[in-house]
Amino acid sequence: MIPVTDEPTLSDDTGIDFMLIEAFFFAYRDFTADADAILETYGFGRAHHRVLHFVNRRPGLTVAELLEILRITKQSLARVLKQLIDSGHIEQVTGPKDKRQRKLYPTEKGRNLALNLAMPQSRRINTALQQTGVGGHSQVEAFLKAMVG
Amino acid sequence: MIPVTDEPTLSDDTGIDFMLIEAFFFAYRDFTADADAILETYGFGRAHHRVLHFVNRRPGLTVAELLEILRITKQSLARVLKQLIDSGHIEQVTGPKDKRQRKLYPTEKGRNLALNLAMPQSRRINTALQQTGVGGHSQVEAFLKAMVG
DNA sequence: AAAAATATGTCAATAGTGCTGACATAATTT
DNA sequence: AAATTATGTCAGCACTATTGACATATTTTT
Repeated sequence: MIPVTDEPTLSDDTGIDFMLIEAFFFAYRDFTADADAILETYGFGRAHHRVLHFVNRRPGLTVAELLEILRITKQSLARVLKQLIDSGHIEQVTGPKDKRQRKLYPTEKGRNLALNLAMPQSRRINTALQQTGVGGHSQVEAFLKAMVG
Repeated sequence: MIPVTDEPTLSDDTGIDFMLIEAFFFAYRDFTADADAILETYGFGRAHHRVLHFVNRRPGLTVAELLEILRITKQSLARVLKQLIDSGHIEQVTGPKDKRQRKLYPTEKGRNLALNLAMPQSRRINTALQQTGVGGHSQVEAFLKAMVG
């Protein structure tokens, strides 16, 4: 792998932190790569992973809520959600109050897969945090949350 | 006395830090969204952004080096690189030592675009870092770099 | 009760970005 | 001279995203 330099760029007078931008890119690239290998054996992609993750995390959430979280369109979601339902990883339950809603729940199978996908990612994060320094977890958490919105 | 821990906030008994996994997802989603709006006005996508970014950061890098950095195939790169060359954002120069090589350089136009794309991302990062706490920059940097590989 | 709005589902068409495999050319190394 | 390397290109395919249109059932508003 070609090392990423810490050198100032030609346009270093811009005050732009190109290094952190790059570090973020590389970190996310490898973070997602962890789960990709597992997903491949199921014929799933990253979209499936994200859907399963959030249904697992927030059981009973509606389709509309899921669309809002993922910021994708209904049509983009439809395919992967259908596959996850057909494969028995996610169940739909008609909303008890509003019968138009379809509340989404992970099955046992779905929870197991979500867990297996999260494990290598969690391991990578923990290993990285151990190399980060005192208070790393809370600082990294604060940073990532502040990046949103 | 209550120990000061740096333990992950767990929402279940799996020992997996789902919260940080999610935070990383949301952070990257919004991080990339910054540039997407600009890219759209050029008819470019994220792939163009990444290519332009690394050519700008490492002027004179070869096609092979770029493929290694991006971890994509030659064919995936070919399309976007051709468009960036045709649009006058990147130039190719035959390698002075090895004439098989095509060394890639950003043009003035390319440097300007790379800068405009980096600005909102850098602003988001800086704003987030300010909310992170003392030593945030070095800790976040250490974490992101430790996530790679 | 009728009309409007909402939640979801589905169809058709398209775009961006990744992949594999095959093959070609020019230049360098063995 | 032969093998290897760096790059380019072609054909085809997969996944994930998009927009727009339309359908159904249900809830809310008028």
